[in-house]
Amino acid sequence: MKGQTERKIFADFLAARGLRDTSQRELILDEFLGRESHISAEELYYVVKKRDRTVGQATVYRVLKLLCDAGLAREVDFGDGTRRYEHEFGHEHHDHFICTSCGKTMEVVDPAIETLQNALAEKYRFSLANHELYLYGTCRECRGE
Amino acid sequence: MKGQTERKIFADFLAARGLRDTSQRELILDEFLGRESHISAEELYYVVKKRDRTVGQATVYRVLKLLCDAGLAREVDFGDGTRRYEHEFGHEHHDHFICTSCGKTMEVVDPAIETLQNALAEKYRFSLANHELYLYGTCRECRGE
DNA sequence: ATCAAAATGAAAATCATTATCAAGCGAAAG
DNA sequence: CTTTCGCTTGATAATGATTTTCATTTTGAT
Repeated sequence: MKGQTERKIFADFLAARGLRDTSQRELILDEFLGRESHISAEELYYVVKKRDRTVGQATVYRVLKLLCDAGLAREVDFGDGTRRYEHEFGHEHHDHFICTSCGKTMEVVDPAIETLQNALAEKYRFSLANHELYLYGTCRECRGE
Repeated sequence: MKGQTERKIFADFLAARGLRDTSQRELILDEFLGRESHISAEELYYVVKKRDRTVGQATVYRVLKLLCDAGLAREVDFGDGTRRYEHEFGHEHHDHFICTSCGKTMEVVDPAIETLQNALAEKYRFSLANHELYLYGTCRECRGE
């Protein structure tokens, strides 16, 4: 079954912290895993509510925070005022292209850039934990190529 | 006098759009130019109010938007829920280190990274307008080195 | 001077997110 | 069993930054 490893990780994470593995938490994790790309708390709230309309949105926010702590989700911010979440486990680190014309995002990665970032951090005696690179512009389709 | 070029740019920008060059707009621009580093709308509002306590904060928000459109200011977002603004005109593009321990930020730039970003964009047929790179970690001081 | 358009300040509204709180529930202890 | 205690929850209020509204003022061109 899909997402089995992630479910195990989450269960272990909860157990290690003395937290409970509730139906709401499993449902929210399940819906989060069930969709690719980036989802906002509100969007996730709506799809979760389709399966259980009693779930409150505060719980969705709370669980998203837990998923981030558990290393299963990662926060991204495309500057539109809403935080989005993407899968973290089993996904290589990547950066984002954001098309300012159609809003589409594309995941990209360049190992050489990553290497240079580490070198840059070292030069400034800065201990690098993580980074965010957002590349804004227009995609090929929007330019009509 | 300092900031003369910027004032001219702003005046021209306003004229080109048929907007008026008001005392509030000049005052806010002046205070914005008068401080280095990153300032939030609220911080700017307070220093502006010291010189003219009748200015409202809505006006500060409005003028900051104009300054961005005029190419004099640039929005930065360190992920703490507050947008900040930095000087754009006459300042090289740069990226940011953000110390997650003390909150300090450091401006850095690496031409090699910029070059690679452009190559990456080209590879994906993406027309790059601008980018934001945030490097999170801990600074030397916070690590007690 | 006149008049329409633009600008302003105060206050209300919005939007995403967080905090509060009373009620629910589950596991372990008695 | 059943009591207890703490973790969870949903509803709701609160928050904080930003935006909008709106009545009023200012401006610049006629």
